Amino acid sequence: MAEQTHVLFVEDDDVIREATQLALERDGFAVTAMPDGLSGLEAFRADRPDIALLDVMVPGLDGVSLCRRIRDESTVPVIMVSARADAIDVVLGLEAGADDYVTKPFDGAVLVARIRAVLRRFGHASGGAAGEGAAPGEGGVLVFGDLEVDTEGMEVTRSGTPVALTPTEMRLLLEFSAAPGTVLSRDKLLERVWDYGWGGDTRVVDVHVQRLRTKIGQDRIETVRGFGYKLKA
Amino acid sequence: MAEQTHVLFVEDDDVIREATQLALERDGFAVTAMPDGLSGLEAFRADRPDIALLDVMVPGLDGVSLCRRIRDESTVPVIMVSARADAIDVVLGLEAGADDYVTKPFDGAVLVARIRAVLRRFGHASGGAAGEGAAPGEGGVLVFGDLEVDTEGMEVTRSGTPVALTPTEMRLLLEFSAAPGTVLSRDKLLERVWDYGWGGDTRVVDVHVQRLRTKIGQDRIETVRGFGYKLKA
DNA sequence: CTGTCTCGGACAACCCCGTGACAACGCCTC
DNA sequence: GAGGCGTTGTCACGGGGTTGTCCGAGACAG
Repeated sequence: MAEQTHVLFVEDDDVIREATQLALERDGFAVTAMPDGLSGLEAFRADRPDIALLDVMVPGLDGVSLCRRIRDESTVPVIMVSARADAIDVVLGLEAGADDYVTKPFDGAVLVARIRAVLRRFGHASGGAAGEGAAPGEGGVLVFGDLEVDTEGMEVTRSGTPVALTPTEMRLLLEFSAAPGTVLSRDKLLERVWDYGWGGDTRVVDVHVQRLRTKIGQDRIETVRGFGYKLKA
Repeated sequence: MAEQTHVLFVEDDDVIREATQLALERDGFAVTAMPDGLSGLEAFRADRPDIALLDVMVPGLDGVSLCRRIRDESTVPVIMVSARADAIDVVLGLEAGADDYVTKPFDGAVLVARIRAVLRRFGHASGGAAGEGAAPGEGGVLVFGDLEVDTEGMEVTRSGTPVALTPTEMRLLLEFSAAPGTVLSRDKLLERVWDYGWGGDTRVVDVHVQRLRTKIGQDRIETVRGFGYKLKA
């Protein structure tokens, strides 16, 4: 955790680009955001990011072509972002060498979880060997011991049996899942799980963490006195 | 789910072949792709796949003939792929013993669904006995339990009886069918079912989901409180 | 031992979703 | 062009789950 993971993000929509950039930076990533394919390629060459997020539809040089260009000169993981779920986009993206894809509009926590998952496959965060070759986008199921979090189906199972979570509990668990092992302060959780800018009572976090604990198991979420909570990896 | 289903794919167009191969592998299939009929037959004998996807127009040995050869020595399910929807191709393919028929350009999700449907008929996924012999070529049908969605004929049947859907309901159901088990948020549905950019009232989704429910069955579409809806797989 | 922090239960307000009704719109028929 | 029909988007209302707050007991560090 000492050094930041560098993310290149190419997206033409100003609102989405800046919002996502902020969201990623809040999650500890260093982000270079570019509005079109050509500047994206330049930035890639200049910055050498650890992972690239490319929108399929961007002016200048479209995401798929950009993905190919990046693949030609590097093996960094690439995640494609598409406005439509059309399989043709997905296929083209994967054909161009992408490792995963996400459809807009996406949830911030889910996106981060995907990024982490892809990086993990490439051996960035965990000690696993690189180039495992696992199929990309494996259904978005994150596994923590006997706990499984399905980020697409929004389902959680504990040792096989389904667990019913409320929306807030689910968002909370998604945040924890996006950064397993990392301590998340109450303020940070308030910003992300609850709509940002609050200033209210941080006790809300305590209550919901406790409620979440009773459902997924007491020892799953660890409390770090004076700092916050973290999900045991 | 432990062991992969082996798919043989014969297709001469490089782009389509590789793209589809990646798409299928992404969905958990093991794929052997061949560019012509002869190598396809060889690969079939060597690999003994669980299902074969054959393009009608391939050099060397055309798909229809290849299908017959395969039928001569095996009962594995076969799906024909054709650039044209010409009835003559369909008839020829089905006569040769094909079990289903897909026209290019095809949607990746639809193709996967077809493969799964055919395999199910042959008892691969469910515990049913093999070789059921259900009528082949039931065009473009996605099957979810007793619900069948014909993506080509835009028809829906519920346990055999046809269901009359309005255009909006059909588009909605298609979106759900394209990603069964995945939660689709109201925003996402608004962007896709209703034309892009709205910002209006998301209640429209609620109403139409409810209307769809009354027609295809109440428990088919699950509501995930705080997130959206999803189609039960 | 003491102050700070966290846990746990309870409660009332709130929000989200389902439901029925209604008016506007487009399309086809006459 | 007029009429009828099916479809669609909006609205209001109600119920039930969810949420945020409060307070007291317990745990931890200095």
